Amino acid sequence: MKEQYDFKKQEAKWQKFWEKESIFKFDSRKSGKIFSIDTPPPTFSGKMHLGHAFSYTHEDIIARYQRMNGKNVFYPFGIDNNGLATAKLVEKANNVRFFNLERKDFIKLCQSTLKKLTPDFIADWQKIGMSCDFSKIYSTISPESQKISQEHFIELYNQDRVYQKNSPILWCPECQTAIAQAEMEDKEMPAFFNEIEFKLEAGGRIIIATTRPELLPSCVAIFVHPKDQRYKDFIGKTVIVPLFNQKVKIIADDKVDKEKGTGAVMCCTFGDTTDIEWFLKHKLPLQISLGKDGKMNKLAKEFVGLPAKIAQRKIVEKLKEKNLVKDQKRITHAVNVHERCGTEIEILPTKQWFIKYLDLKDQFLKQSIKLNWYPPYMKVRLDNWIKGLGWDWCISRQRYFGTPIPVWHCEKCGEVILADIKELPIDPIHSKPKKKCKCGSEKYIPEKDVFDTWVTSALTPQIALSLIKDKKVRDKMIPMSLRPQAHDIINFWLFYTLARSYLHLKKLPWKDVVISGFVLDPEGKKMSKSKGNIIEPQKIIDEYGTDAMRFWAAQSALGEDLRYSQDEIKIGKRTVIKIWNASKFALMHVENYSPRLTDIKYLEDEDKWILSKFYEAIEQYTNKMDKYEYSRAKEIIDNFFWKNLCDYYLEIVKSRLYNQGDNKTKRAAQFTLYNIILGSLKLYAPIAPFITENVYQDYFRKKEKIKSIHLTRLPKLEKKLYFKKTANDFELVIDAIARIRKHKSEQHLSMKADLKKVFIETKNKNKLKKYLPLISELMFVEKIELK
RNA sequence: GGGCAGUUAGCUCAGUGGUAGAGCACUGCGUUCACAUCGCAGGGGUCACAGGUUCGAAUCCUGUACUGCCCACCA
Repeated sequence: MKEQYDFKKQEAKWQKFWEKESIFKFDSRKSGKIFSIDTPPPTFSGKMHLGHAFSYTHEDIIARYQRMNGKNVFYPFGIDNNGLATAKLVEKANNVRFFNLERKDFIKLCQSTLKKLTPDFIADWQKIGMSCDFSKIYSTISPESQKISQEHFIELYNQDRVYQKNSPILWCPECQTAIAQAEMEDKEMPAFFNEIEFKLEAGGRIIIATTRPELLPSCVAIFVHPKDQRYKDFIGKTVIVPLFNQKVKIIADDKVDKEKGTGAVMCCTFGDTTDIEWFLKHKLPLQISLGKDGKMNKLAKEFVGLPAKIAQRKIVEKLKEKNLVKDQKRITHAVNVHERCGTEIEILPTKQWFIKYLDLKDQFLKQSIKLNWYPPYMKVRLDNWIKGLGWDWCISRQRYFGTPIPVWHCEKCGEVILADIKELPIDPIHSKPKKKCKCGSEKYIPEKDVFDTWVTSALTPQIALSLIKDKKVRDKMIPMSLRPQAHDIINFWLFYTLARSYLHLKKLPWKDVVISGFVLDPEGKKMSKSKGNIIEPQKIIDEYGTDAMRFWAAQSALGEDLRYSQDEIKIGKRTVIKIWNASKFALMHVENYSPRLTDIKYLEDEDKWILSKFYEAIEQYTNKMDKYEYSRAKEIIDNFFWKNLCDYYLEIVKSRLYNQGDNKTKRAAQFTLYNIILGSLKLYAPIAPFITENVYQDYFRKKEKIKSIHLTRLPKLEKKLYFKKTANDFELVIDAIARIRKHKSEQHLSMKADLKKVFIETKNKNKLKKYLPLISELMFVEKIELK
């Protein structure tokens, strides 16, 4: 073995080796129970970030552990590239907007851009040492995935779970599409809180407060609180909206906050979700002044065609001219923005497709109970979300790039014509229905909308399993064993997958769910581009290596957030080097040794001690790993390896190893070292796959005959290598060594300084006595007296 | 406003009823013989606060404060 470990060279080498030798290829005929993982397909929207490196390391540790524990691991890899995020990346990369291109040209552009960028994107995931089967990768935009998505849509349609409805929907003017409830987020924005005077028809005035004066043309009512003394006499009266002159009523509703603004508020269809509520409850007219492109329409009269923000400024100017603005306060308030682009959400009535599921809330909650949650408290987040659901699932998006909704509409009677299952996947724009409409018409209008990305990614269990050709095997694999993911998308991906699995199969999609936390910056803040505190995993890997990065990631338990700290990465790197050095030393002494079980009978007590310590470590490690507590498992192997093995055993056993010739006690030491080093490497292998593979290949492979350490089995609990009593007694030696070390340290002596005489206090003089020669030799003490 | 989690050494975190732990950082000592990308040793904490249960509480209960996250509100 070479002197220094070159992680850059070796990590690249072993990654290639795994690919070339198909080490992680799934074969359903292999032995062992299947452990299947519903790998999160990363959204194709840019580079891998540190949070990815963190959580994908967690699931990979689990996958590698399960594999070495004898399971036949199905660990696919996919890319989520069918949605808005990908389309936006394509727009940015090519400096275009989708609506300026022909639909088919934009789709072509997406496909060519994907082709160009995908290899580098996947390389990032391979670089962090993921043990997926990269020979078969699914993409959520592939024809196969589209087919699955469309099939399942048709299934739901036939179950009467799909409907189309004209309704107020959350709309992003930037992306020009409907979005789902879950895609909104809060953002603090500065605004003016304007107090505007409205004249009553019968004389008098009322002052309302608003941040959205540009919506005056859509004002359909004024609301006040029923118990507000100030406005008691106004209820039921008619006011005239300034500038636009429509007449609206003053209505009482207890949802009005008396304390806010002037206590009087205008209702516009639609400014926010409360407006929708009032619109429905009080049967108000629908007045839309804002277009899908975020510009004012002709209802805004002279302000037509202006973007909302500019219209707002001009309208306020005009109101000021007429002396109708009574006050204007600068405030910051939280507004709903689209999480993908940060644009303020508008509410527009449009025709959209929905999946009906609000009636199934209780069923979903029951499914949530059946799942095994790691950590358990994450369940509450899903439950809260389910309980709070207020809308059916809006699945349509007004975009070009995505899975088309496979239907046509009859031009004559409006009936929906479903595509034939055998024809899928189809794009209705480019094909025709096979049959006439029931009404006899042959004229149809193709559906132009596409599915939202989550509609398809909620089917990842089905898509992932479609990579397996044998249907019998596939069917047996539902529910899958594990869904790993981060907590930010419990409301989306986890919920939607659970919901769809229930809708289609009445089954859980998986048995276990493990939830990773987030990576925070060194100050404990969320990382974001705007804050400029992004730390790139690629740089860390370049400087310290993947194993070091994985050691860092592995220290955090499931669900726990972890602050990034360079020091912690350095500790990981040190562990890699320590593994290298300790192995190098040990293997130097077992070069010509092949393990023979008969050597057990020559074991010395220190051998029995370390073997027993290792036996206990395996037991505890396995126990933790089985519960997905990899950070605890890491502590156990770290502790064993650094303290017991490197600090004590290797020091104690040195003199026996340096002994020339093939004597029995040396062979026993070699037997011990061989097993302990190989065993430790195996326990470290899920966490640090590269260094362990490297040492294994350099030395153990020719003796163990298995192609990769990652295909070997974890060390077994061998009762005949567990010597509990001897190990307990030997702790006295460890204690004595520590005491002498302390004594020398206090006397400012070298550990190798000779001592004439040392006193050791012990409760077990008799037991310690027989070890005195060993301690004397090891600690350079001529005489030890026990007290 | 509702919910979830957390608060232990300077930092990151273990520790769920029995005399406070680890790693990092810090200090001192020590290098031919696996490793200075090192070894050995040391200093350092009224376990957020206040009550309660108990022979005994970091640990169980109640309340408070603070931090983070999710949800709701956001005219």
